[in-house]
Amino acid sequence: MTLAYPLSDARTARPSNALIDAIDRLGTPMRFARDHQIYAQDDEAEMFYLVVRGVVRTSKLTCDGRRQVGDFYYEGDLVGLEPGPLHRFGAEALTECELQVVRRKAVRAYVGEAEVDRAILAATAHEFERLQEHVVLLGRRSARERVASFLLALAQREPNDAVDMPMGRQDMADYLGLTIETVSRMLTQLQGEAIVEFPATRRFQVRKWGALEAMTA
Amino acid sequence: MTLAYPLSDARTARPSNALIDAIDRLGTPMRFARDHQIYAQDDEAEMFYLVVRGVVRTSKLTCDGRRQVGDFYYEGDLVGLEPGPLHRFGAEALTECELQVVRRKAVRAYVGEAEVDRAILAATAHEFERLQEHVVLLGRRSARERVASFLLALAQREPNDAVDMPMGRQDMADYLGLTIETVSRMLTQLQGEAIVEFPATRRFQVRKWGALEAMTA
DNA sequence: CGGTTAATTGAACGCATTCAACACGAGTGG
DNA sequence: CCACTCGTGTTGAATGCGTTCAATTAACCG
Repeated sequence: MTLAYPLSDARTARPSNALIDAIDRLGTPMRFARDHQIYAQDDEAEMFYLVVRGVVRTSKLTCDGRRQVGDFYYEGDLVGLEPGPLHRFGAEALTECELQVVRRKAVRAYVGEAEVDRAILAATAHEFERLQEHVVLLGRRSARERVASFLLALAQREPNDAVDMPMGRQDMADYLGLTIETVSRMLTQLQGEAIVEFPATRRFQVRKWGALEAMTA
Repeated sequence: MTLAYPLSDARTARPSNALIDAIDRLGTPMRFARDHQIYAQDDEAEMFYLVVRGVVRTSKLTCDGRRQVGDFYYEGDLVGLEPGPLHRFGAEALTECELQVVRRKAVRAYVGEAEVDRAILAATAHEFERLQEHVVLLGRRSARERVASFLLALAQREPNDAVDMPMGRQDMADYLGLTIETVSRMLTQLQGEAIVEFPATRRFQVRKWGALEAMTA
């Protein structure tokens, strides 16, 4: 199984080829139906998951029921590589998806301890930066800016054509620290200003890149 | 130079002894005056910094002047171990402080690549979890809850006596994604309910641990 | 003791939330 | 083909939490 891996994409967890190769070789493919759990929050982290098809969402539920979405993972992204022994965020299949799953130990045995550590560290680096950026987003940006930068990030993954959003408004809201209503309002607002255009509720196209980038800054 | 390292403290970056030892042995002590820069955001990450005395703050400034504080680091904590090649947050001396500084390369040469990777990975794990927790705090908690959990975290570092807060209200606000006024109001509110008590503006004592913990949950 | 910065308090505003109603789309069955 | 339903998304009106702006007080330091 040879994986088509989008090398041009710099936003997501960037795994080393050695790690990808090992997962590719040693792992087993698994399917998950929409909204099914891949691992639970506070589970032990003993696997690596490579997204082969579909989209994965990580999230954390507070004890009083509020939810925070950690991030979204697309084809070619590695999921579940938190450096700690436990998954502090759970992972679910946002869409039906196919993952290549492998035990961490198996990878260690195959390519060696040192190699794996280096690879994880490299891959973790991008996770770390995304997390840092998320903190700034949640701590210091308005609803309008949050939604704008979310759309921009999505659009930058495939800058050519119309972008389709696999996640619903609730997932967006829980990622951005907002409510669905606010997200919806901001979307119509941005569309009203012809910055983006929505031919369907889950599909959009950027019209004014400059305007979006200006809000993200 | 032998460092007195508070082993009881589980909240901060937990560096492996090998890494600490190497920094201790190979590093040079440096002093930083209050508010002086240790490294700038987007600097290359080529050093490790061990806090020997004082408190360090990491922060990020958006281009339009808003500031987000990343975290605070105390005696025994490691600063600057982001896994990526660049520091996405800068670091400043919150108080006058003394750091043990060492080139990453020197540590690598001394204890070996593999050893360092493993140590960084372990230390990074705690940073990672703090970051994840910060995301939940900023995304899904009210001002009252944010302030409460901040006080609780501080108090848990030295649970016996009165706690002193090295940071000012602005630093708290920028860490919690709030304004100084809101922070101040929440503090007086919590004091009004006899949950905490402030004998001085930068010193407090927890009166009702249960109440604090209930808001953090 | 002034002089300066940090912190608190007050009042008005505004952004995001809440609660509620409505619109839309997809799927199902008559 | 239409009617019906359910889930999802949008819109409206009212509320409220946190901010903003301004004034006051408290702490710090010569």
